[in-house]
Amino acid sequence: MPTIRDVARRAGVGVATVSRVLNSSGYVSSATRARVLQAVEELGYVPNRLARGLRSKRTQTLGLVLTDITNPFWTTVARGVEDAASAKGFSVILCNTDESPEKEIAYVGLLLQKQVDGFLLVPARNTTESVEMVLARHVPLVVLDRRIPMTVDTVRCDSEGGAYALTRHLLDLGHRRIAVLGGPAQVSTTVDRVEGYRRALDEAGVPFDPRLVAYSAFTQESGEAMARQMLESQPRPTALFAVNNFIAMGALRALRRMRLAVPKECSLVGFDDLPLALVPDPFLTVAAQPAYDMGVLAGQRLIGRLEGTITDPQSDIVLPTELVVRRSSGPAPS
Amino acid sequence: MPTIRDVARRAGVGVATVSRVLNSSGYVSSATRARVLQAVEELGYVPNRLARGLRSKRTQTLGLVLTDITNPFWTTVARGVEDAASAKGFSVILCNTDESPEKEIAYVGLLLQKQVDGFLLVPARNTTESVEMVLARHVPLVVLDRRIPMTVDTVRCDSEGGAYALTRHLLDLGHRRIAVLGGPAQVSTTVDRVEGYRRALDEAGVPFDPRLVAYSAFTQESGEAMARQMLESQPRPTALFAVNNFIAMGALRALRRMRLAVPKECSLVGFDDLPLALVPDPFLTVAAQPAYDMGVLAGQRLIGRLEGTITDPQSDIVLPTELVVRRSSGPAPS
DNA sequence: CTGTTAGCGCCTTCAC
DNA sequence: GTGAAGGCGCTAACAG
Repeated sequence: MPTIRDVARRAGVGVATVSRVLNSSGYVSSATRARVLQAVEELGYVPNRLARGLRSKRTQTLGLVLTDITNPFWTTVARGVEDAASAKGFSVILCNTDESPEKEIAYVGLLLQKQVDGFLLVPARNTTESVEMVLARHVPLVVLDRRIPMTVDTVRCDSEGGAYALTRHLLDLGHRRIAVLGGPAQVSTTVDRVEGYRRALDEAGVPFDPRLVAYSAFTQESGEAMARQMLESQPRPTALFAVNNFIAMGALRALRRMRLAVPKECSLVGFDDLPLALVPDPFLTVAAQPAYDMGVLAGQRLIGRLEGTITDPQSDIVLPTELVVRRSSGPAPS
Repeated sequence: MPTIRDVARRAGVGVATVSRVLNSSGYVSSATRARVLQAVEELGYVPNRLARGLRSKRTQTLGLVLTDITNPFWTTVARGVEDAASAKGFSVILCNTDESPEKEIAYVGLLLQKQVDGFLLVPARNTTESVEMVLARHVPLVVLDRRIPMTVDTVRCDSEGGAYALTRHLLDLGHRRIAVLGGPAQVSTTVDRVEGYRRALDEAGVPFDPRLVAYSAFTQESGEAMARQMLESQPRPTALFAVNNFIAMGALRALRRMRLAVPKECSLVGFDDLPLALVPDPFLTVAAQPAYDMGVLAGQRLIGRLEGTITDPQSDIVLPTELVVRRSSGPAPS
C-alpha cells in the first residue's frame, strides 16, 4: 500500500506538502497541488487515519453508546446523530448495550481505546461509572435520553410532562384505574414517567395505588407479561400506560390474546411513536418524542464542545413531547 | 494520559514486558505480570488502539456498509453481524448508504482509511466499483443480500424462490392479475423477485404483463405510490406483491386510504417479516428472510477469511426464505 | 511556498 | 524471562 512518502516521491515534493494538500492546511501553489493530486490518483493512495489520529490526537470519530438499535426510537436517534456528525465531517461508531451496565462500561472502554473524540451515551442505569471513565480522560460527552446524578450535558425529552399529558388524557376520559407498565426502576425515564402519572393523579384527586405500577424491561415480552398480570388483577384496570413503544406492543398483544377490545374494554397509551414506514395505520395514542431532533441536537452540542464553539456550562436540555391522540384510547367502560 | 512507557516505568519493567502482558503474548513471570497489571490499574492506563493498529496492521474492526438502518430487516442483520463480530473480539463500524452509490463509495473510502480489517457490504446498485476499491487493497469482503457481477463471497437469501412461493400461493388462491411493487430495477433482489414471480406465472400458464410490474425505491412512500397507481389501473389487480417490508407498508396504507378491504377486495403479500416487538398481531403474508442468521453467517465468514480458517473459493451462499401465510392473502374476488 | 525532522504510542525483532 | 531500539504513516513545528 502506498504511503504519503510514495506520493511525495512521485510528485517530486516533500511529505509535508502532500500532507498540506490532503488536509488543505497551509499554502500550496496550485501547480504543486495538482502534481500531488495526480500522484495520489495514480498510486491509488489512501491516507492512513490511524497514523493521522495518532499524530494529531483527533480521530474525527464519535462514540454512540445506546441501548438497542433494534428499537426504531433509537435508530431514529442514531440517524439524527449520524446526520449531525457527518455534516461536520465526523463519523460515528455505534454500540448496543442491551441495557446492561457491564456492556456499557466495556464499550466505553473500547471506544476510549479507539480514541474517539467524544461520546454520546445512554446510561443503562442511574449510575455514573461509565461517564466518569470518560470525563476522567477529559473526553467530551453528552448524555442522551436519561438523567444521571451528575452535572453533564444532557439531551432528553420531557418524560414527566409526556406522562402527565397521557394520564391527564385518560383521566379526562373517565379512567380511574390506570396501570403503568414501566421499564427498569433505576432508569430515569421510567421514574419520570411514573412521576408524571402520579402528578396527574394527584391533581385529579385520584389516589395513587402502587400495585398499579409494574417495573420490568423495555421489551415486548415484559410488556406482555406486565399487561397480562395487571389485566388479571381485580378490579381490572380500565387503562394501560406503557412507558415505551416495545412495552406498548407487548401490552397490545396481551390485550388481543385476552380478547379485550381496545379501547372499548381497555384503553392503551404509550410513549414513542413508530415511523409510518412500519405502521401503515397508526392506532396507538402516544406521547411522541422528537427522536431525530434529539439525536441531531445532541450531536451538534457534542461537536460544538469539541470545536470550542459551545462553552456554556453543562446543561440539561429537555425537549417537549407531543400528545398524539388516536384510537387506542377511549372512554372508560362504565 | 498515561502511555505504555509510564506503565513500564511504574512497574519497573521494560515496555516490551508491558506489551506482552497486555496482549498475553510471550512469556512473562507471574510476579512481573502482577506488577504490570497493578501499575495499569493505578494509572488508569488505556491502551491506544490507533498506535497498536498502526504498528500491527490490524484494527480488529469490521466495516458494515448497508442501506438503511431505519429498516428493521437491516437492524436485525446488523445485530447478527455485531454478535458474530464481538464473539471473535471484533467491533463493527456501521454506515448507511441510503441506497446511494455515491455514499457507498464515500463510506468504503472512509473505512479503508480507518484501516478496517474487513468489509460487509450491501451494494446499492448492480455495480462493482466499491467492491473493487476494497479488493484492490486486498481487504477481505463479504457481499450481503445482493448479487453483483463478480466472484466474491456473498451471503444472501433466495429471493427468486421466495417470490416464486408467494406468487404460487396467490395463484393457488385464484389470483390472475398480480401486481409487483418493486424496488430499484438495478438491484438484484428486485430482479430476482420479479424473476421468481414470472416463473410461477409461466408455470401456471398465466401470461406475464409488464404493465403489472412497477419499479421504484424501497420506501413506504414509493410503495404507497406504486400501489395507488396499480389499483387505479383497469382492470384492477386482485393481489399486490411488495418486494420489501417498507413497500408493503406503503401498499397497505394505499389500500386503507382507498378503502379496499384486505384480503377481501385485494390481497397483499410481501418480503421480510417485521419483529413481534413492532407488530403485536402480524397480518401480512410474507416470505420471511433469516435476517439475523444472514448477519451472523456473513460475519463469521468474513472473520474466517481474516483468520485464515476459511480458505474455500469465494462462494455465493443462499439462505432459504420461509413462506408465512397470514391474513392479508385470501381468495381472489370473483 | 516548500522540505526536513522529530516524534505520536505501540509492537516486534533482536539481544541478553 | 526481559529490555532496548527501530519504525508503522502521519502531522506539526521549524527552517529556508
